[in-house]
Amino acid sequence: MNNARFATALHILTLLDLSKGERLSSEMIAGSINLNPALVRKEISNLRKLGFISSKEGNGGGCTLARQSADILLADIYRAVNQTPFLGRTNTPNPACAIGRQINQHLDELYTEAELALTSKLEKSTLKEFGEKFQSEL
Amino acid sequence: MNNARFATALHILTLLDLSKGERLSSEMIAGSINLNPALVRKEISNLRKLGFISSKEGNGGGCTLARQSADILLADIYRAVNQTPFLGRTNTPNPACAIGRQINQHLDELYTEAELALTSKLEKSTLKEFGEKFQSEL
DNA sequence: TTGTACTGTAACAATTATTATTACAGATGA
DNA sequence: TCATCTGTAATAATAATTGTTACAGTACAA
Repeated sequence: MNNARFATALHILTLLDLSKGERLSSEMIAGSINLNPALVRKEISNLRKLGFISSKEGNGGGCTLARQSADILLADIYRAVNQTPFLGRTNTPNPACAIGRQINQHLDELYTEAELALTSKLEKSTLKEFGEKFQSEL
Repeated sequence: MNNARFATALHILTLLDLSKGERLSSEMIAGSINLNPALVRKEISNLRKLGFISSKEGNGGGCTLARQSADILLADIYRAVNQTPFLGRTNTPNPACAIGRQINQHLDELYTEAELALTSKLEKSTLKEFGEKFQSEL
């Protein structure tokens, strides 16, 4: 990936974690991220479908964490926002070339291994731990 | 990253490795990758500046590997084509928010750690080993 | 039961990143 | 001096990402 979705999702979830159960509106969250509320709602919608967040419509609505932050791994968040392999697309090589014909298979293997190395790392920290890095400067 | 540059660079270098020192033209390489020769030359230019490839202009020109493939780590190639951190951009959050003010620092740390996990993995294989996966089906 | 404050979502526009194309000066060898 | 190749720039086309606007629907509260 090369977008800001991971940062956005982690920002949203961190805010919700640190709000200690208080409902936050998408507008308030958008204000903190400095992003359009509709985009935030789009990411919230994704995170809600995946069970990270529960939200409530209507007056006084907003969203809260649906799971304990100690049970949410950063790897979970990574997977929530990443569809495409991060090492990038493979090529569409020339099948008439012996190398071209074989390379995508080997690239795919490599991408899989590399992505595993990455997620293993992200498997080791939780949203709770990430949130604890923040100093409450009020 | 989310582009095909890693795949392109690895494809180029693999071809050069398996050509056993024979000069290859950018057109020939482009044919295997199924990519525009000018784009291939651009990547070759990058790889040349970084010392992976040496090339020769003029009639009969082309390029060859400048280093032993056993000494080229996949991590070297990754670094050659990746400027931007793969976990994506950070946000430009609202400095008026306590969380927003701090998050980029924590994101950067996380990105650095995660990228390290990835490159450590790529540090473990060489271009030579990658090339050995290919069966010479002539 | 009506107003207000939200979510959820779609449609669309704008922006940015990536990839592709074309062109051509300069190098090199036959 | 011709053909073949690199190196590079300028530019166009395409694709991905981000931003905007709009509005139906939900929920609470007066």
